[in-house]
Amino acid sequence: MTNISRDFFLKPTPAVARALLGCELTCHSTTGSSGGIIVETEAYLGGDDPAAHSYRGETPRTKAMFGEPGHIYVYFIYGMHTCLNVVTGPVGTGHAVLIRALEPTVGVELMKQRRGRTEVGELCSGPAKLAQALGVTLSDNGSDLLANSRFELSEKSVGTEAVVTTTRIGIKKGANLPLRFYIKGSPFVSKA
DNA sequence: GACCAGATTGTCT
DNA sequence: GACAATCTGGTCA
Repeated sequence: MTNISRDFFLKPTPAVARALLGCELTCHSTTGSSGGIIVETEAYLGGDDPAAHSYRGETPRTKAMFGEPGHIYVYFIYGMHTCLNVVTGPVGTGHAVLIRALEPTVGVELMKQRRGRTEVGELCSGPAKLAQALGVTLSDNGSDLLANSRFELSEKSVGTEAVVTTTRIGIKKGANLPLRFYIKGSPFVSKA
């Protein structure tokens, strides 16, 4: 069950990104359940962050990013990929945390099927990969993570010594900010 | 093992 | 019309 309160997402966005590490995210669908432990995240700081989609203000595309904290923001990129974010901060700030990688624990077979791959390490080791593995699509954009039978999030803490902070990946602007967090030594992160 | 280019489409300038 | 918070497969060393 989801055991996280709305307040969890009202902390400073980098703190939320950090706190999400170790939490277990599960997604239910008609074909079964799938999910895993969050091992890598990135923080995006809305209007203060040139790399964030919300930097230039709200548009139809980024509407969900400006919504209620704890909701989901799904975006489509590079013509063929979708990525999963969790909205943070007060309504209207445009903050979000990008889920970059999971350690598969639930529905591994289902995820292998969706991804067309058999190596567990290739199922969720990247933002577009995990979205595909969990069956998350644009129709999930704007869903409430806390009040939705489709998603579950269970809080689990991780020792500070197990968390590594680095710069973000795959972006052009603001790439030097230390807003990426991952679990040290995990073989499931997108990049060591 | 490391690096490079292609795929493919919604969104904003 | 150009770009984008990516992934995959190919080439070369």
